[in-house]
Amino acid sequence: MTIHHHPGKERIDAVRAFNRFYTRQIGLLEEGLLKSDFSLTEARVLYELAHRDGLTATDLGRDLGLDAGYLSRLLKKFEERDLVERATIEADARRSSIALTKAGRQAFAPLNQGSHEQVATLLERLSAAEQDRLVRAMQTVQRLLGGSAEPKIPYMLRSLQVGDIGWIIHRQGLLYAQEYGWDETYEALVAEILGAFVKSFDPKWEHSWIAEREGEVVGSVFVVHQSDAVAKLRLLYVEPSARGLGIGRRLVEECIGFARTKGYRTLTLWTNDVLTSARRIYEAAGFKLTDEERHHSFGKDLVGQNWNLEL
Amino acid sequence: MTIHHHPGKERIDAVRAFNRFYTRQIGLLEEGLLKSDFSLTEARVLYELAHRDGLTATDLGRDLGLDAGYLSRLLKKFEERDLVERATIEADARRSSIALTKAGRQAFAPLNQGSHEQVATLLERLSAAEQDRLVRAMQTVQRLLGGSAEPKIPYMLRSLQVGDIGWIIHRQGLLYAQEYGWDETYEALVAEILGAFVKSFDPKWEHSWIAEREGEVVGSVFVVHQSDAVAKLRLLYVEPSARGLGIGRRLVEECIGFARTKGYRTLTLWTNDVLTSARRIYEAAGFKLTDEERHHSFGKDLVGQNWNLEL
DNA sequence: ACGGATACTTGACTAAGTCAACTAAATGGC
DNA sequence: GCCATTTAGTTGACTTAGTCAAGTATCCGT
Repeated sequence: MTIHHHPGKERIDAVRAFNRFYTRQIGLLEEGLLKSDFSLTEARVLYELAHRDGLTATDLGRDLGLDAGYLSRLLKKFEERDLVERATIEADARRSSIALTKAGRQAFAPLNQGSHEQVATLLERLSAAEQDRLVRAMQTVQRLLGGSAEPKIPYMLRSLQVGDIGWIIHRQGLLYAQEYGWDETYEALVAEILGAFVKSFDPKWEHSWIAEREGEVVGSVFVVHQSDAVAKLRLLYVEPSARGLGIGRRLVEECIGFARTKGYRTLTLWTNDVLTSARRIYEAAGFKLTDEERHHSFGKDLVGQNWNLEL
Repeated sequence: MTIHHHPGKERIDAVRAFNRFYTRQIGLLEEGLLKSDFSLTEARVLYELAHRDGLTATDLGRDLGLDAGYLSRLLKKFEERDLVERATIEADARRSSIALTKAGRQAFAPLNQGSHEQVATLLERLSAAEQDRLVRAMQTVQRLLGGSAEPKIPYMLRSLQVGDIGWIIHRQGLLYAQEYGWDETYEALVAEILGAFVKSFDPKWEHSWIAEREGEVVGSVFVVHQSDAVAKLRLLYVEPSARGLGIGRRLVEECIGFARTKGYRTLTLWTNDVLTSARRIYEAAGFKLTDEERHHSFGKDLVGQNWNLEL
C-alpha cells in the first residue's frame, strides 16, 4: 500500500505548467500532419488500427476518447475509401472487428513515416545523453500518470551491479542528511565501507542484496565477514517512497538466511538509536541489543547500538 | 556546443508513445472544462491574460499557436462580454495591449480553480515521493524540449555538498563501464578515494570543484595533499552531455591555480592512456608525461601514466 | 421471455478553426 | 522624406470537427 499525500500548490502549478507546455507541443506536432489528407483524429485512429488487432469501434472510441457517432461516420468514410474492412465477430453480431486493408496500410505508411521523422528531428537537437534523459523522464510521467496501479511485482532482489554502490552512497548520504541532519562524513563512511566491500569481496563469506522496484533501486543491505563465526549486517536502507512494502524485513531475512547457510554462529550489526524503524525490524527478526555507547559522529550526538542474533 | 546525435528507433517510438499518451491525457483534462461556458482555447487565452501583462493579440497567437482571425473574433467576443479591455500602445498604433477586466478575472477564477482541483485530484493518487518524481520528470521533459537554447550560465563551479560524492561515484562507475568496459572495482576505487578524501579533508591543502549545469552535476575534480611540495589532481571527469563547454579545462585550471597559491612545487596526476580527451587537457595545461607502466586493473589491461606539472 | 444494457448508426446541429482579402500603421533602404 | 515591404489586426466566407439525441439490432441476466 502506498501512502497518498495532499499535493502542495507548487506541485500542482508545475503540473499545470507542463500541461500547458505539452498542449502547445502537441499542437506543433499536429501542424506537421496538416499537409496529409488525414486529420489528427483520423491519424490517431489509423495508428491504433495499424498497431492493434481485433479492435471494435467501441474499443477505439474508449481508448481515444472519441464520440461514438463521430467515430461511426469516420469509419464509414474509411470503409468507402477502402482503407478499412470490418469482420463480423461470431460471438456478437452487434460488434465487428476493424482492420486496415492493404490500401489502408499503404495510406498510413507515409503518415507514420512523417511522424517518425518529425520526432527524429526533434530529438536530433539533443545529445545522446539528453535523448536518454528525455525518454526516461517521459516514461516516468507515463508510468506515474498511467494509473498503472501497483506494479505486478512490487519489488525484486538482485545482487550488485556497476553503478549501484555510488547510487547507494548518494541516496544514503542525502537521506540521512535530510532526515537526521547528519553531515557529509556519514556519506564518506558509506563510501569507504562500500569501496572496501567491493575491493575485498569474498563470495564464500559475503553477499549483497539490492531491492529494485520498476527499475529503480529502492533498498539494499550487505553482509560482511568479520570472523568465521561472526557475520556483520551493514548499511540496511529502504527508500522512503518504497516503505511499507516489507522490503526492510525481507532484506534482513535474506541476511539471516545467508549467514545460517554459510555456517556463521552470530550475525551482528551496529546502528544508532535514532533509526527507530530499522530497530523495529531488527527486534522482530530476533536481534538482541547487547550494548550502547554515546558517540559524536556525522556532526551529531548519537547513541550507537550493537545488536546480535545467535544463529 | 553540445554534440548532437541521430536518435535510434526505440527512442523515437518511446517519444511517440508518450505523445499519444499525453494527447489522451490532455483530452481527459479538457473534458473537465466542458461544463464551463468557455472552450479550451478560450480558457488558454484567459490563462495567459491572467498571468502575463502587456500581451498583444500577436503575442497570444504566437504563444498559443492560434490563427490571427480566430483570435481576433475571440477577443472581440470577450470585449463585448466585458471580460477584457484593450489599451493602445503609444509606440505603435496598430497593436494594443490586452488585459483582463475585473469581470474577466472573476470569470477566470472558477475556471482556474477547477483546473487546479482537477490536477490536485490527479496528484492525490500518488504518494509524496511519487508526486515529486512526476514533477521532476515533467520539468526535465519541458527543459529538454523547451528549446531553452543554451542556459544563460553554461555551468558554475561550487564545492562539495552532501550527496555529491555518491553521485560522482555512481556516474564515474557507470561511465567507465559503458565507455571502456571497466568493472565494478573501478567504482569501488573511486568510492575509497572519495571516502578517504572527505574523512581526512584538510582545507589548508586540499580542495574539490563540482561543475553544475542547470542544477545537475556535470563534472568534478579533486586536489589532495601528497606532501607539502606535491599536490595530486584526482578523478577529473566531465559528463558526456556537457562536453565541449570547456569544463574539463576549467577544472584543471582551478586545480593548478589552487596548487600555486598553496605553495606546492609540483602538481601530479595518474591516468590511463585510453582516456585520450583527458590527456589532451593535461597536455594543453602544460603537464609532462613522466612515466608509464602496464597494469591489469578494473578487468582490463591498461597503461597507467604519471603526469607532472612544475608550478 | 423480457427489461435493461450494449454496439453501433443516423439526422440535425454547433463549435472550432481556416483562408484569403482587406485596412492601417510601422519599418527599412535609398 | 518617400515608397516598397512588412506587421498588426479585422472581416467575410467557408470547412472541419465534434456533439447530442433518437433510433435499431443484439446481447445478457434473472
